[in-house]
Amino acid sequence: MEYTSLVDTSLDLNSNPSHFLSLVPKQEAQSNFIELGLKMQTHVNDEATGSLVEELNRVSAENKKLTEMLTVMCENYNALQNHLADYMSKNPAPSDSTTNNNNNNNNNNSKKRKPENNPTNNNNNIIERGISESSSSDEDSCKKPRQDQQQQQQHIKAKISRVCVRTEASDTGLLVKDGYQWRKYGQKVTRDNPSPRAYFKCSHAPSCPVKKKVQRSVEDQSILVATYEGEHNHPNQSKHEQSSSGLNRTVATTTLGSVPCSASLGSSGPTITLDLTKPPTNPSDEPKVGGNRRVDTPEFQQFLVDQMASSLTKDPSFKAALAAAISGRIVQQNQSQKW
DNA sequence: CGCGTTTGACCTGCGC
DNA sequence: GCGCAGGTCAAACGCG
Repeated sequence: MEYTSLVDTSLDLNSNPSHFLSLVPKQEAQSNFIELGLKMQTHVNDEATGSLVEELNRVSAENKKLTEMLTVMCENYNALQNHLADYMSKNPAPSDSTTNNNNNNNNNNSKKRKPENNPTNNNNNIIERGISESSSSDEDSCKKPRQDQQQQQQHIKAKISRVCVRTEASDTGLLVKDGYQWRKYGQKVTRDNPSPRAYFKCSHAPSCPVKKKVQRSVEDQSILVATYEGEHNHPNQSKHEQSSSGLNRTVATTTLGSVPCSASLGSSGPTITLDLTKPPTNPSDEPKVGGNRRVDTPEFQQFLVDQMASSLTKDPSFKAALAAAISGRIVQQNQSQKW
């Protein structure tokens, strides 16, 4: 199956405001256009037009690069899938103990730990390579060679995401506020990291299967790495506390321009890092809010749009993470078509 | 008294 | 089979 034909790979990540303005209420958009029109009348000259065209060309080139990246990725995926199909046809599924163990997971396996009585997990047969991963932690990936084999068979696995949060160095707690209510049920010192790892369960809903592991980064003790397993089966109850999680779309989309933020693609999937210790970058660029700032003005919204677009398009790691996420969607789409 | 955290013990999977 | 390491349990404890 040719995925490039299925997905419009044109990401259209340019900062053309009209795209974003179409998302805001019509009245605001209209007022923006009026203001833009006034600005155009008063400020338009050849120089400005030239710079705009230049910017447009730059963004278009960037867009083209991303499209090519995605196309190459799709081709590689198709090639890999063909290889896998060939391999599977030549080597039928072996009936060794490993396979049997995995196949018996849903039956009465005497050795395996009984799975958490969790019907929702069975519904989470989502394969989002690059976004989801096995339940093993990242440090496990390098010392468990069988993981690749297992990964292919772990269709019934909780969705996993990782969030890195930079905290004050003096902050010794393992608390990552994400708007949900967590109950700590364990703490363990792991071999690869002198910092203890804390285990949390979502305590908002008794049936919520989500777990969270929080541990300080080995490289940078000021970075908390939170690993989320599973998906909440209830709405986020406390919007006000959403201050640090990358899972929080509201925060992520409204503060990208001011909170230092990056996305990276590690061995265990995309990771979002938020730096909560630093003040907004380039604060002089920010329109004033509160006493001096007006958040509801079209200028501010325009600023936000531009800032978000530039933040996203400038960050190569974000592109990589985005490409991984899209490829994950493609895989997921393929799986759903096959089943 | 109820709820959340702490922490040592226990369970389980995996490599040797 | 044994030992190690990660994950979980549950009693003890603290706090409001």
